Amino acid sequence: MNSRESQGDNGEEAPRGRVEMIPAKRRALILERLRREGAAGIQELADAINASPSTIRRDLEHLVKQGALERTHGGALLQSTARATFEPDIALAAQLRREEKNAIAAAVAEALRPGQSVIFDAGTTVLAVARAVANRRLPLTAVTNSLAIAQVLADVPEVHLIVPGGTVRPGSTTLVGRPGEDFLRSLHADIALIGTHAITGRTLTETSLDVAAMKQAMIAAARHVMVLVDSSKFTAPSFCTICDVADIQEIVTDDGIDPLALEELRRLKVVLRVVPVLRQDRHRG
Amino acid sequence: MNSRESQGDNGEEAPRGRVEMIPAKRRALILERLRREGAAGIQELADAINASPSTIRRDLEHLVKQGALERTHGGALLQSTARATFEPDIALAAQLRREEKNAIAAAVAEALRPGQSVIFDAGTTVLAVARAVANRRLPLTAVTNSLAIAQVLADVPEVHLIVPGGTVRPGSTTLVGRPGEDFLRSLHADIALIGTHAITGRTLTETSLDVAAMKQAMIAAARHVMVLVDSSKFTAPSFCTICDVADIQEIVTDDGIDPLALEELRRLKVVLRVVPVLRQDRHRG
DNA sequence: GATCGATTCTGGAAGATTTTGACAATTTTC
DNA sequence: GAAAATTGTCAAAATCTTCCAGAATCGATC
Repeated sequence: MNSRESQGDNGEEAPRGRVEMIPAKRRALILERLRREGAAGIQELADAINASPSTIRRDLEHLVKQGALERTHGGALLQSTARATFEPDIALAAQLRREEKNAIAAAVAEALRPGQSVIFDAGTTVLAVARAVANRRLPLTAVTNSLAIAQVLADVPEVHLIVPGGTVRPGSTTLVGRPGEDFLRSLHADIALIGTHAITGRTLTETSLDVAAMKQAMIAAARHVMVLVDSSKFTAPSFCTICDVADIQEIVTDDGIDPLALEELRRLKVVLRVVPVLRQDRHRG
Repeated sequence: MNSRESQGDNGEEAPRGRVEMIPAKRRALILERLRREGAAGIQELADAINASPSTIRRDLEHLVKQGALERTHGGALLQSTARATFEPDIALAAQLRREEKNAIAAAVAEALRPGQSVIFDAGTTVLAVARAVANRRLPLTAVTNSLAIAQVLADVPEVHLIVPGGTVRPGSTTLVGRPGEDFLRSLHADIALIGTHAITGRTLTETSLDVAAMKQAMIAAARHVMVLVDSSKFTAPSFCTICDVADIQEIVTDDGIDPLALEELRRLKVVLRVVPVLRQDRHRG
C-alpha cells in the first residue's frame, strides 16, 4: 500500500523494480503452477511471477525445506504424494494430543510383524500408525476405510493395500456403508486397529451410526482387536455403542489415563497397554 | 532471451540451440514415450524431444542408474519392475500433456449438470475434471476408484462421494478388483468418464488386466460413457482390450489428433468432440 | 504515534559446476 | 567388411553457489 514505485501503470515489460508481492503469495503461485504442470524451470517461473531468478531459487529452497517439492537442475518437481503426507508441517501440527498419539502409534507399529494382515480404522491415531508402517516399509496386507491412510500406504511397495469402499462422509475422509461393510464380513485379518470416540466403563461409543457399524464390521473381521485411544477418550459416552470391552482383545493408551479408569479396566479380561509419553513442555506434575 | 533462438533461418525447424526444457522434464518425456511404445531408439527420441543424441544417451544413462529402464544397443526398453519405486521422473511422466488434458477437462466439466451421477475413472485427465468440479462446487453423486480423485472430491461438501473399493496397484493410486468391480455392477450412473492407455482403430486398450476389467465394469454401469484421451493416445495398442468404440457414446480429445485417426472415428457412430488447445508456442507437435 | 536500529528480503555479479552439442576413435551389429 | 551405435573428450552455454549492497519490514524505544 505504501506508494512504493508503482512503476507507472503496469506496463507490458517488467522494469527492474521490486514487485509488490509478499513472499508467501509468490511461493503459493509457484506451488500452484507446479501442481498444474508437474515441473517448472527457474527462468520460466521468474518470467511468470516477475521476480528475479535469485528470488525464485530462494523460494524453491524454502519450499524444499518445507518438503513441498523437489529441486532439480534448472527447476523443480512436485514432491510425490507419499512424502507430502509424511510432512507433519502442513495440517498435522494443529492436531490435538499429538505426542500421545505418536507414542501410542510407535508402540503399536513396533508390535506389528511382517506378513500380518491388518485392518486400519479411520482416525488420527491409526493414521500415525500407518505413517510409522510406511517409514519402516513394513510388509503388510493392509485394509483401510480411510482415504488419508490409503494415500499414505499406497506408495509403499511392500504394503498390499485393500480398500473396502463405501460412501464418504461430508467433510471427512472416512468411507462408511456399502460395499465396504459387506466386504469386511468376508475378510479374516490378523489384527484390527480401531479408534473410538469414547470409552466409558466397559462400553466403546461413537458419534455416528454409520461409523459405529463400520467399526463393528472391522472388529468382527479380525482375530485380535487393538483399540487405540489417547487418555482423553476415557470420558462420557457418545451416541452409539460400538461394542463392549469383552469384544476386543487389547487397549493401547498413554500414561495420562485416569487411575480410576485404569483400575476398572484392569479387572476386565483385556490386555491393557499403557504407553509412556515424553511430554515436552506442558504442565508437568 | 536466448540469442540462438532467433537465428532459425537455416532450416525450417529444429534450431540447433539449447532447447528450453529442464532435464527432469526431458527424462519424463522419454519415460512417457517408452511407456507408450515399450521401446524407443536414440534417434527417434532425439527427434521427438528435439535434443541431440548425446543428450539422449546421457539421459538414458541417468534413467538406467535410476532403475527405470534398460539400455539396449540403439535404444532403450522399459524396465517392467520400475513401478515398484516411485521416482520423481516417473511421477512426472504421468503429468505430461498438461495443456491438452486441462482443455479436455474444462470442456467435460462444462458439460456436467448438477445432480447427475458420474463415475470417475482413474487417470490424470479425469483427475483434472475432478479438480474442475471441485472448483465449481458442482453438486454431483460421484463414484471413483482413484484415491487421488477421491481425495480431491472429499473436500467438496456438495459432492456425494462413493468409493467402490478394491486393491491398490503398487505405485499407483488406483483401486482394482474386489469388491469394487462387483459393486459397480449394481450401480446405474448417468455418466462415466473413462481414460484409456491407447485407442487404435476402434479398439480401446489398457496395460493391465485388472484395470481393463475395472473400466469394463464402469462402462457397463453408465448410460453415457465419455472416453477422455489426449491426442497422443491414438497409437499402437497395449496388452488388454477394454472394449470397442461401439460400446461407448462419446470421445473427447484435443485438436492435436492425427487427421487420419479423426477421419476414421468420424465414420463410427460415436459423438466425437475435439477440444481446441491454446498452446503456448512451446514445442512443436 | 513516530523514529531508529536490526533483521529479512531482493536483485545482481563473479566464480565454480553442470549440461549440452559436436566430433573423432572404437565397438557392435548384420 | 560396411553401416550404425557407443565412448570419450572438448568448448560453449546455462545453471548453481556464494557473496554483496540496497530496500523493506519488524521490533523496540521514546
